[in-house]
Amino acid sequence: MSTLLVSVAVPVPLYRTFDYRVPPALAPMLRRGSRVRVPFGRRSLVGIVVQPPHEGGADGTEFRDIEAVLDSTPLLGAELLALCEWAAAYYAHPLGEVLMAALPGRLRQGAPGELERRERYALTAAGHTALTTLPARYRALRALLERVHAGVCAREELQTTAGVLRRAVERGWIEVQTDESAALPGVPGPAPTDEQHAALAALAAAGGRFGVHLVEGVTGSGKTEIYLRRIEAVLEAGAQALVLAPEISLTPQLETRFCERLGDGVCSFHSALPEHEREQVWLQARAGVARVVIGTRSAVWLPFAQLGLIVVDEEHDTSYKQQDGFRYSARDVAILRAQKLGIPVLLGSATPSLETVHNARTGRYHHVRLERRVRDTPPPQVRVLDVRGLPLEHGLSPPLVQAIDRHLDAGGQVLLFLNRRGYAPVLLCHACGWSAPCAHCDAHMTLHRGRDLLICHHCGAQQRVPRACPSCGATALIAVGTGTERIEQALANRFPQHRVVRLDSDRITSARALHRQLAEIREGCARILVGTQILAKGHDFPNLSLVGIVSADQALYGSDFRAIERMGQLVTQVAGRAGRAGQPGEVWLQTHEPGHPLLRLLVEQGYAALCDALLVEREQAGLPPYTHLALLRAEARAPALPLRFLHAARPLFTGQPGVEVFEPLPAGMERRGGYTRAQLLLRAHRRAALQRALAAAVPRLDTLADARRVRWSIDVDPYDLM
DNA sequence: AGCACGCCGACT
DNA sequence: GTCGGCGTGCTC
Repeated sequence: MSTLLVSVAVPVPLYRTFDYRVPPALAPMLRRGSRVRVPFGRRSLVGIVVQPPHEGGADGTEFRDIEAVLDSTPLLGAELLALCEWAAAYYAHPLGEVLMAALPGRLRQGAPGELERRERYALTAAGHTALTTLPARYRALRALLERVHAGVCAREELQTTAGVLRRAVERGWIEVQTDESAALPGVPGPAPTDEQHAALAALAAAGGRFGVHLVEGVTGSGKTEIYLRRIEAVLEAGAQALVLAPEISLTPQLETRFCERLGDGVCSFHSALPEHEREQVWLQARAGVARVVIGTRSAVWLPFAQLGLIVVDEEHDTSYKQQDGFRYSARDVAILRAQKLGIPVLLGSATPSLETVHNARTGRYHHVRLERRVRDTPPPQVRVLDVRGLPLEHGLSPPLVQAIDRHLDAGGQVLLFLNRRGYAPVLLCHACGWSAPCAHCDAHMTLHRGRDLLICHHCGAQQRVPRACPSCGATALIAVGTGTERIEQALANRFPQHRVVRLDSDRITSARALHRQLAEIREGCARILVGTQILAKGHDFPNLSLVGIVSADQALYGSDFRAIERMGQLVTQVAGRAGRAGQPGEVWLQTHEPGHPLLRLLVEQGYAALCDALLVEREQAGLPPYTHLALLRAEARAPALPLRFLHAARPLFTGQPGVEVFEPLPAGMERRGGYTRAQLLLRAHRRAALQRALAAAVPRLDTLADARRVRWSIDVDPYDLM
């Protein structure tokens, strides 16, 4: 006897789908991508149909009935569903969880997806007259007209009833504009430079077909203009565009610029957006109303009706990789999505990742270069400052302090870059050697002097700074090493006549705070800037003449295989901030390893030369992009469990052809947040072999005895091996 | 992941 | 004699 069944993916960490009976009458409504409510154990879950009604169930398995069909037309289109299926397989992650990651919260919980009509209201000429002639007793009508007159245009802000609104419209005082009639045209952009013109011609020649185009352009070379022009072409053809950016909430100017140029229909999508708005953007993308969406990595899952182009700005940025749960790379998903859709992708960066550089060199990606800065500022001169033997005061050497002095005197702005928050990374007892260890991690707590706290940057644990050593009682506690807070203080003391502004995640907690600080800096009130990564990202300081990189040493000694690549990107990005109109900036880089060959290469020949050398190293070491890696991570409170689990897991992978399985090892920082961590590294020369191995082995991991006693996860194409 | 079932310790 | 600890098993 056979029944009519649908296969449903439910949001549980299980590597399979579940079949449910459907009444024949409902079958026509159920298609791939439809949401259904289904009984699951003792619960009721929202799932997605991945196999439409089909005959089955002759083998005696018991089936349950679906509880409800939630969508009359599938919420997820065929394209997005297929993309999620690919990602689930590629990242070895349960399909149900991948699908739910692609849905905004309320739709995930089964709410109907209703696109609100975005109506705008405007006063007509008659409305303006009525505003002055309408007798005072028509209070509600008056209030409405006044609101509209004041520029309110969203329905919920009118604060009026439907009846009052209808009367105003019927009398011809208020005009309702729908999305289409309200669409604001954009304004034309500046004429492209010769270089931009050539780049645009190359991109146009490649057409609307699939192709990955690396747009490599130094800071200020006008990459955004290239994106805008290509997007304009896509919009003209009636299609939509997706722009991925690393941290949109920190770069509202990108959105502003896109809105100005492209007019209405530009939306942004990121986690800082209220849930309701995220949902509306999701639905607008699906309806084709959102013509351009600028978003962070999760925007790669938006259900575009007619996507014509994807732009990945700052493609080397690590925030494209989700670092927990479903560990995907939005850049890589974007490329695959474009490939399946047959549309182009633009990868933009001044410092492309080695993977991308490699793909460009081997001809898999097209390569477009922008070498001149639009404002024609000459590239900065980077000089290595050998600090060996020099007296360092709060991390700063005398020559650097003198340079700062000189640039301040000359009226310039100065930026000190250091990728370490806090006052000092270690608080040390000079009497007994106690060094403020974190109780939960294999790490020292960082001294934050301003807040009088010791904070662990790995787990967040905090305590007051002890006045005496907790171990021996001595009061000889000394701050060892330098963080941004210490530099800020040292410079404030040394240059009391100048304002010092520190920018790091301790001080910048919101987009507004950042905006305020940046505005202050741009207006020139703050002459000395101290900060971390935040400063390396796309902000323009027109008066900046000196950049000091306080230390390049961490990266040089770092064990992480991407440390030098990241240093090269950071140094190049930070250095790119220097230089006033027509005047080259100066960049000073302090180091104890002035002879380090890769550092020399970077400062003498630039980022591209560093990439050459790093690619040779990676090839010799058998590391990406020449091989493909996956990491099975495990952690547990019990110290012995993770390694025991990985040893048990290892045989599941060793039988797979074409995959090298290393010995399980403790993680770089073995203890973190009270958990002991370990990992098993897999390496393959061919991506397909790695995929096959993961597909065969990962679903069997939960059959292992320790599987429920550890937290395990798979990281495909891990960003770091720590 | 939930959620229940099940078998051993300190409480009313 | 029960409340509750988390080990183990299952989810169409």
